[in-house]
Amino acid sequence: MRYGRELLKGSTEHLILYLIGQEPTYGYQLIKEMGKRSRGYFQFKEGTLYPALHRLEGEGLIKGRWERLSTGQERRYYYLTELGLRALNEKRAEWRSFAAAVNLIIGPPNFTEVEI
Amino acid sequence: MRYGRELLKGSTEHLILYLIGQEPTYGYQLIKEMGKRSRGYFQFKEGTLYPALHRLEGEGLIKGRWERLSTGQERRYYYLTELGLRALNEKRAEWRSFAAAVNLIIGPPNFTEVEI
DNA sequence: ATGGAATACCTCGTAGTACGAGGTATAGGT
DNA sequence: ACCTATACCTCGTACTACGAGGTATTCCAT
Repeated sequence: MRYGRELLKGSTEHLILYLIGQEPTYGYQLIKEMGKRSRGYFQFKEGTLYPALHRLEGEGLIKGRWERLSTGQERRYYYLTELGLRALNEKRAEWRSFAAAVNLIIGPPNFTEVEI
Repeated sequence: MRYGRELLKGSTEHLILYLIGQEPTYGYQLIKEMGKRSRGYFQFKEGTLYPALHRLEGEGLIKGRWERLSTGQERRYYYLTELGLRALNEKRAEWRSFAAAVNLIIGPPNFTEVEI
């Protein structure tokens, strides 16, 4: 079941911060990783991801650094900052209480029937 | 924990359809009911709710009808249409798989520690 | 009687964001 | 030589939450 575009708003930054917090990563890999971990559900678009990364860096939540591979390729690796870690924890708490509130309204999910 | 404004996008219509599906309701009551059922978490704003109701009616998912009380007050009651019921089921499935996918990324919620 | 709160509806402008479509450049395989 | 994958980027459009503003009625306490 494909999600509506609006549903992702408000979770994009959370998810990005989480993955970068797990391990410094670069944009292209983030897209792949997001797809892999969600079993293909999330397919982040470049027009979504790169502006989000720039936004997060502008807010000081992540810090980017260009790194050159032995092949000569360049990648921009992002690192979670101290500020970013705090933001991540907030977004995590926000998400949990939001999801809990939605489930209060529509009834809790029956996990066995959830199909991504 | 207050939620970020963007987080609600994509869930508003779902929640509204759900409540109207439970019982025909009018705008003002929807706001109260949403607050009550979510234990005060959701406080729908009029600038959010009324445009959403008009949107849903425009899409044929709900049908509004003015009803006059014995006091003379007027209310616009909304009823879920056949089309609306189908949309509700879709949005319900969408939400569940979306929430499941997010939890795949960030780790499942530990319900005992969720605090709205 | 008068004033204020609650009920009940509405609209407009702003801000924020996903994403399609477009672009650049390099590496590696056929 | 060509195609795919890797890797980055930007711009314009569409959509939506919500603050701020507005209208009208009912009900209650002063």
